[in-house]
Amino acid sequence: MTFKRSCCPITNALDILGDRWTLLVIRDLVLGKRRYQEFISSPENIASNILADRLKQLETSGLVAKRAYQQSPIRYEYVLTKKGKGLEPVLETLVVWGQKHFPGTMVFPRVKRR
Amino acid sequence: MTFKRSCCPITNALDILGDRWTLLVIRDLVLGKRRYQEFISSPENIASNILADRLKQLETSGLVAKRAYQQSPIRYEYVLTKKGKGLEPVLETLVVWGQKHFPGTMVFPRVKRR
DNA sequence: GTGAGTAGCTTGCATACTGCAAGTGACAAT
DNA sequence: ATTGTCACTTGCAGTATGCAAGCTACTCAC
Repeated sequence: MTFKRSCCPITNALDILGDRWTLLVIRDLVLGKRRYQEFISSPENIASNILADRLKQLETSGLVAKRAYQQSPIRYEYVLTKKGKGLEPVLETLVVWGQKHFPGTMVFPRVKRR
Repeated sequence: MTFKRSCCPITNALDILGDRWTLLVIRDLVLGKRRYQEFISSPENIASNILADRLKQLETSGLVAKRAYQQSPIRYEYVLTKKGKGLEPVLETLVVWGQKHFPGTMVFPRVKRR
């Protein structure tokens, strides 16, 4: 196997996750969000072109799967794959660190479905 | 407290760590590296201006402390603060995820000192 | 059937960030 | 006097970000 920057697992993870938005989209997915408008309405106010770009990248890296939830007009939703769900422990340790060092931060409640 | 993007701990963490290089510098620090040339010689080939910028940012966010290790000519080295060391579990979970999903990746050995 | 609304994007464009290459200043060693 | 080392700094072209607006394909109310 040949790697883009190095054979370090952290480096390869950062080539997918290393920006200010990708992990927030994954956070939303972990919280139960699935649709474009749900991501858009998160408090960080992601721009729609950036969201579209990140969803596309997450799909091609196999962290997220896109599927139609209705036909006519066709509408899509996004869900985490196993690989994507595997990032939950990373988010959890990040939350622990963040809550310790940024007083006043809090976690969002999970979105309820069905 | 008022936050830049939101009161989410992940968001606030990403405002410091959310790019392709910062966590690699922290990885190097965790591995025991301290000097400019040591960071420069990591296999990812960080550009020197980016390294200088990231070290400055890490210092102002209180993750890294800069100190002179000699006078005449004055030379500096960098070490993790407690806040910076607190990121070790995050790196560890990232390594676990990375090794699982990028076959062939490996962790670097710690630098020996003294 | 016209108008308004909704969902999931796409496009244009100015500004900000990234990264390569080269240069700088203060020394130490030969 | 020359070469080398270390810790940066600078110039500049290319890439990414983010705001605003637009687009497509519907549904629903009137």
